[in-house]
Amino acid sequence: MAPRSRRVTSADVARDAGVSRATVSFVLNNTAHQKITDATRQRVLAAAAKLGYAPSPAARTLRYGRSDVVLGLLPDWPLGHAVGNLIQELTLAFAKRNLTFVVHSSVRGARSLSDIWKALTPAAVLAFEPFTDSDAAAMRSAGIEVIVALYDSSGLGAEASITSANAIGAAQARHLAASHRRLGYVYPDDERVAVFARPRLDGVRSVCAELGLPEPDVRTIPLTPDAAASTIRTWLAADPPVTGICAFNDEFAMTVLAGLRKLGLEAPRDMAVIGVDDSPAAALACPPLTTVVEDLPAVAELYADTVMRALDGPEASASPVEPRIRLEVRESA
Amino acid sequence: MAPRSRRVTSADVARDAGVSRATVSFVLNNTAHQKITDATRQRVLAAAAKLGYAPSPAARTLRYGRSDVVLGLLPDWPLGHAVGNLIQELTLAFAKRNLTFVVHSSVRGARSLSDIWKALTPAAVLAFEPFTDSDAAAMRSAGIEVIVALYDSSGLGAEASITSANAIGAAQARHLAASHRRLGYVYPDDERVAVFARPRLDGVRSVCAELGLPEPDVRTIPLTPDAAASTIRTWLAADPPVTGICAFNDEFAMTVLAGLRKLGLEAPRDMAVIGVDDSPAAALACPPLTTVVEDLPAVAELYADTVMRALDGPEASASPVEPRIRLEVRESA
DNA sequence: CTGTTAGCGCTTTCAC
DNA sequence: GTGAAAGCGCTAACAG
Repeated sequence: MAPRSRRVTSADVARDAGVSRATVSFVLNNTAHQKITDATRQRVLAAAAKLGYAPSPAARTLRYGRSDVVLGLLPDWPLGHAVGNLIQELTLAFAKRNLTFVVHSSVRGARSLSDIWKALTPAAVLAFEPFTDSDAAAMRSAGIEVIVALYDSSGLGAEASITSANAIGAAQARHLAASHRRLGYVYPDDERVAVFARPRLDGVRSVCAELGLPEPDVRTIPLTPDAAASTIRTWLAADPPVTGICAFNDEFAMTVLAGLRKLGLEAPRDMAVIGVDDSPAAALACPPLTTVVEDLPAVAELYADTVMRALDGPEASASPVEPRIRLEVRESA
Repeated sequence: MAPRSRRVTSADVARDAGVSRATVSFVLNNTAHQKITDATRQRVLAAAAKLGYAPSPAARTLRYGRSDVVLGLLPDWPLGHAVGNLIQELTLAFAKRNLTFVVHSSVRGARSLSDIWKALTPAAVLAFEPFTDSDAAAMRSAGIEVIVALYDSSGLGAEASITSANAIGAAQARHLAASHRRLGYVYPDDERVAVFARPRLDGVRSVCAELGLPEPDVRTIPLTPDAAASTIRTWLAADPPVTGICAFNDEFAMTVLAGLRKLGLEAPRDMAVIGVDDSPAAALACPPLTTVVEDLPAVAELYADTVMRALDGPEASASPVEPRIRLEVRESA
């Protein structure tokens, strides 16, 4: 048996099943025009299976002018559990809507955005960072219908800001404000996550203002216990002392915890700490970390709906639900 | 300005620049046939920019019969830092080879494999789990040239097993064997990660055999301190006691650490623990966790090379380097 | 260098 | 239900 190099096409199936190519197309796409006998349908399916027929996405896309791929563009920052879970939820949410969600990580040094158009024809692009104007324009003319920037930081090139990331910071602050007069904020030392960090900090700020508390004392630290320890000393030496700490995420919160241990201090007795994400490590920290957790499935549904609305027009489901935020209260705060 | 709905095609560019379509194609693809004046080249590029031309990947793929997309198929298990980093390294490694790496998470309930062919025409698929025979056959006939199963667990449908995952377990065991006579293994309670867990455990087993130590005492536990505590009690009550623990990854190692704290015990005094992955939390654990770290960039290079070899034939670079494994020794072991 | 032409595989008319 | 034919946008091959 010499290997057959040619692709199995829908015409082959039609020939084998003894039907027209149109019929094959109808069967394979479950066209509403249900004028097809069950017998022919079976014949077509059998032929397709026998020949090992697989449709050509490229041809399909070329014909339709649009694929059913949604491209998620991941920024350059480290991918932890939070993004991982979000990706899975987005995959699920888009699958429900008959869209295939794939992710590309825009690592520095990797292909530029424009190179990606050469490879993929997504129906929509879902990005975690705003695009530059020229990128956005390029996508538009590439026939990509929607561009959704999840976390609008500056309005720059962003189509829609559909997350209230500052609700996270607000939840942290509100919880701490019950027993602490002066709050501190651990800001990440990685500028790449500023799209997340800034709104979270803003949330803390506005709650402080609302409750008549002084401005939060913001410190940028790396993920090292030593750096945390020296910041903790500064905080506790202030007057009044800073004793309620909101961290950008669980990792930075755990850094503070490690800093406290280093100084022989203890949470929440000497200082209360609260993280974000409820990563697996949070429950195992010492002491177990109180943390803010987003309703990722709901967030994913919201994003998917936004994309659908952009693709199909406003007739898509309204789903105006604001994803809820929950506090997982453990021992650290 | 009425919005122009039609796509800008290469023919438009040719018309605007006053050149033939072939010339446009040559310019845009930097064809080796360098018979093109710099003047015409500039004219073409200017026209393309002016019109906002973007090539159609679908048409390109249809023409060539193959795209330059490599699809990474992520299994269903939780995505942590380890996978996240690997994805980024793979993106980089494939980009260097002019391939676009995208990832699809095969969440349960999401689209089936066969649905993905409807959306994407990858040149290659890189999976973390073996395919079923029928899936593999389907991919072949869909024109996808390579199917690489990273972690071959059963030989089922796997083309190549290019990782020595058991080297990880071996490194753990060797380190502990220096000061512990009896080793234990924390096996994950999630069967989905068995592709990783089994070879790691095998590595521990073979080192024990090699050094004349008794078989490791394997326990499957969930990620809760209580479960860890009761297992720890059993281990310490054994005769001889089990005092050197290899964990499947950092999270399970941290669970053991939490269990020890719960019992008022301490690592490494009462029991030594060693993890895998060097996740950010490992350095912040209490005590800081000793862990095994893989050389992810090298692993990614290896995978990318494997794919290239499958795509281009054996003329691709040999790169027989086995990625090195390193021990990050902290305090827990 | 230019112009033309064919064809990748699919869907969708438009007759029959 | 069938068959033929057009066209999505791109590339490559061929005569000029």
